[in-house]
Amino acid sequence: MNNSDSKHSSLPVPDKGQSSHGLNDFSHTLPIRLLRARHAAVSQFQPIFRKYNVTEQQWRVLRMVTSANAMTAGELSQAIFISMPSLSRIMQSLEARNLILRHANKDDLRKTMVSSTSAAQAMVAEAAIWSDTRYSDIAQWFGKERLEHLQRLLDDLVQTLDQHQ
Amino acid sequence: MNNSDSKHSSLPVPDKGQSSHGLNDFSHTLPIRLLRARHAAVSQFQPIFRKYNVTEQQWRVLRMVTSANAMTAGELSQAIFISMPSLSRIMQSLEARNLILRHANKDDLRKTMVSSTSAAQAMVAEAAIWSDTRYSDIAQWFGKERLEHLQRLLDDLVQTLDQHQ
DNA sequence: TGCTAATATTTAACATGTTAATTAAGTTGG
DNA sequence: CCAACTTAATTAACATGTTAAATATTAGCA
Repeated sequence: MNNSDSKHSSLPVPDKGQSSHGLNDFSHTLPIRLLRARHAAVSQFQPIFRKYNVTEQQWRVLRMVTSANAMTAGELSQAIFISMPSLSRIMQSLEARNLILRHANKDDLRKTMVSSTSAAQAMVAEAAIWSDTRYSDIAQWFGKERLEHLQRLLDDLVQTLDQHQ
Repeated sequence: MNNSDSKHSSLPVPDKGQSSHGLNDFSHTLPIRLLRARHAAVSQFQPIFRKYNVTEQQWRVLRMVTSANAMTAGELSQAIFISMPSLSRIMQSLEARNLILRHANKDDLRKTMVSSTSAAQAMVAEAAIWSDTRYSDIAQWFGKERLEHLQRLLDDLVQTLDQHQ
């Protein structure tokens, strides 16, 4: 293998009996930090989800489909990072509520074109004002440059990890 | 595919270039970026989950419980950011596999003390080597300072958003 | 003491995440 | 032309996320 000095210097040797209730190092791993941050960010928009009785994922679908002309289910899946099986169920729900439409692509019958109804467009147009304001608030609270830096680091991390996958 | 802009005229959008944060490109919002990053990070440890036939969440429970002496279910829930209802189900599963033990706290019968079995301790001890190596790899690939900076920004973001909640 | 509120955990119901299998349609090479 | 492969989407099965309700226990207080 490789060097034996690759341990984290800030990580104390597991010593049972001390951290009876204090948060151990494991509660601050990168995945958990990312999870916490995402939770905090999403919760900022909770009023929208409540007001329109949609889940965060449904809102992602509606906002994306509304902001685009028309896209395939696969494109939508990649854009908003929802797997095809999940998206399939979500689209069923939204179609039943008359918020989206699905129809086959004439050039390739395997593909499903997804579009938003006027009801969804009205909903998103109204909520987007509130949403954009929240984004501006976050940028102001956290600092515009810091937020941009954070987002750049996140994108770079994804790229780095994908390269070594 | 065309790249024509299809924005809503009803949105308060003065003109192009106002989305200096990139926040209005909906497939690159902060929540989606955080989701992507978390997915990429977690997938680095997928071999562990496969090898020991546990989910990521089960692994979080096992690693946390093993690194601590004994903690209540509530403390565990907060430490690894899994809600009590989810944790309750996960603990049932892990208890059935003889990986954790649950018993009532003598001083407060409402509380459940969670501890790891020797089987879980052996499993985690073995896997932790691999896991620590992966963390070191990530730090090396991405840069130790940048990774620390990213984690600091994530924590600060959570603190900022929580303050304005 | 006894009533009420608060706390810790579980359960229920439904939506989503994840992996694998399935279905349908397009593509390729013989 | 067609069998084998590939792609796009759905379905299935099970685990988790989320909210609300239920249970059990403890704490507070008149």
